[in-house]
Amino acid sequence: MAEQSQQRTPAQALGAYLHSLRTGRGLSLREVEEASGKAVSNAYLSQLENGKIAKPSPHVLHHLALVYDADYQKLMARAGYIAPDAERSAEARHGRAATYAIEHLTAEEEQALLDYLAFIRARKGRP
Amino acid sequence: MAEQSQQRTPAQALGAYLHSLRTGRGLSLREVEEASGKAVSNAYLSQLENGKIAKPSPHVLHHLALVYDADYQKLMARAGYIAPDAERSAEARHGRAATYAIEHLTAEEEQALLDYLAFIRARKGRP
DNA sequence: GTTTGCTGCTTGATAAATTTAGCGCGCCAT
DNA sequence: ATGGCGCGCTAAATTTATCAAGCAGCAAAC
Repeated sequence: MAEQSQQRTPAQALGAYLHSLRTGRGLSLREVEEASGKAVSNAYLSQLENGKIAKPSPHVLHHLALVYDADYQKLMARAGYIAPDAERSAEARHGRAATYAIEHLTAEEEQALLDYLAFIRARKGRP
Repeated sequence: MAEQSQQRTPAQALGAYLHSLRTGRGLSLREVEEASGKAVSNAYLSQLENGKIAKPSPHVLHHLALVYDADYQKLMARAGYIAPDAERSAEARHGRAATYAIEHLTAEEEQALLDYLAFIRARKGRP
């Protein structure tokens, strides 16, 4: 007991979700294995649902998403992978004022600058 | 001979793409390693570009997408992860931040680029 | 010339994902 | 009973991604 403090790992959240998806459709582990075209073994599914796998490969998740007719991105998110568009977080930090101008470019300008940069770097020594 | 229809594996397609992205920005393997905050080793990148890795983790792809300012979903697709049809958005956006190459400039380069930017903008009458 | 410092690359080692084989349980029909 | 049959689960084995270290090659500097 007293395992409460054990914060639910994303793996467990995913497991619970997968479990509900499967049972909700009245499928057995082996049925899912079949339905996925043997792409996912029943044993692995079990571990998955019990939160014992930290990072299932997207292939697996994709197959399961198909079988369950669930949203692939949602599964990915629950698996702890990057959220579909929450990726705009990034590490855009660094605050040189001049760079601001450089950050706001049209596609054309950006390409032109990259080309030019490649040019001057090729001409001189590497920084 | 015997080389003929060596169907390009998704890994190789991804590798070629990553390679073009990197060289297109004039970055070395180690520079990318740095740019990713050590998230991806240069050794791994090499294997990746040479199509030796079948299923790179999305984390890696995400990091590279940030470094190259490429579309994460597109990379995923090229890595063979999601069905081509599932990639709906894919390109529209452009409000992106600058690429690593453009973010990490020497003072010299930055000045040169800013000058050049001013030049092309003046030329085209851009705001 | 040799040293330095890059480049891309290959090679083990390690940890983790995934599979194969098998266990124990309950259920239904002999 | 009792022999199957399907269930969920698990231990061991295999495969794979990933990294740290080190290689040879090349360019520029000393």
